[in-house]
Amino acid sequence: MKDTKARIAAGLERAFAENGFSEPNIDSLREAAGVSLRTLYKYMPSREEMVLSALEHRHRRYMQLVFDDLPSDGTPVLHAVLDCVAHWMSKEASHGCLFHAAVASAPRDERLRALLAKHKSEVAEKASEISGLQNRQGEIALIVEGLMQAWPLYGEAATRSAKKLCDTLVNDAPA
Amino acid sequence: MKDTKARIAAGLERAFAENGFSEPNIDSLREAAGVSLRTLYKYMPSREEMVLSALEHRHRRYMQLVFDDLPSDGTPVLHAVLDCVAHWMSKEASHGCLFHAAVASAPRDERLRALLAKHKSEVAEKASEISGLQNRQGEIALIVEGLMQAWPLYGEAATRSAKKLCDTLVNDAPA
DNA sequence: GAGCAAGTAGAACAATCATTCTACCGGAGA
DNA sequence: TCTCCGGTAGAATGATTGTTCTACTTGCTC
Repeated sequence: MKDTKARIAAGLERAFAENGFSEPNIDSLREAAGVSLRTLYKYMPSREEMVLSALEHRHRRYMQLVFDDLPSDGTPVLHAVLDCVAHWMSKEASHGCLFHAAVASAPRDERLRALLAKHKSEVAEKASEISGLQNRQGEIALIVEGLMQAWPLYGEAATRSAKKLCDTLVNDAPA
Repeated sequence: MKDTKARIAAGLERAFAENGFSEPNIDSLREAAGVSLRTLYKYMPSREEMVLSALEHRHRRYMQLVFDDLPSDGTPVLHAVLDCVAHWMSKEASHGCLFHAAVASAPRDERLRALLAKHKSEVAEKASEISGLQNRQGEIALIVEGLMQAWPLYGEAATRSAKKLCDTLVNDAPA
């Protein structure tokens, strides 16, 4: 069943987000997935596969939570995006970006690096597109990256800094 | 001898930077340190200690390469710092910030988190101090974090984006 | 009711891991 | 010359790892 695999992926995502990619062994992953060892291996035939599935699941969830139903009141759209990112950090990623963490734990793994690149490029493209600042995609990506990395260190202060940077960017004459 | 320990730490730092914190086993760390197993354990009685020593060694080296002998010609000091950071990334940290990688591989380890916080706060303080923008320390920290995280993805384009953000920050009226 | 698909529970396996231990070596100081 | 000191080389150990396998249980469909 597809929803079995999705349920497993959701549990794995949570386990990796809480404990990183090195610590949890197969048995704790199995427990987090809420499934037997045999079923776990049926859908994800190796630990590597478990990591990839968890990240794919997370990507879908991230795009949804950060970019779907942004408030359509007066607030600048980039501020709303940054608020969603900060909310995501506080609720789901208090240790930092899970994609970077995955690559950091296995820097040689090409499939992981490809997944990271795909995730980040989709985020950057969407953020610059909905803000109407396509010609500033690099700077926007850098602010989002900075926020996600700085949030575990500085909390809401990082959000305020990110918003200030966005403001100076918007006020600035287009390059 | 002290230089034995420093030599070991240097080798370990290189091994962790190249292969992450999960992959290398004790024997490959021993080889990278260029020392016997017994000596390795004499100076660093556990793997955890090896990680900590490698990071402390790296902190010293980072501060030196990024903040010592900045060029005193006309270039804006923040640009020079960002160039040094970019140079550091290309030469030493092509997989990303080693401190974040260490915490990502063991997000529960309090000693690692403390070391990360100390490292980042010293960097942010120094960068804002030498640029004379102490009241913008949060934004500067975020730009540096963004650059270090974005560099492995976008290379020199990330450096250009970071510099642009710095320019808008400097041109902006102080908050 | 037989048979099948999809699941649980957990033992067994070989490999690898971090750590400890024994045995040996070269040089410097008394 | 003797004797530590600081080092090398590598075997031994016990725990843990990812993965596979066997045996059993449900629920659904002909």
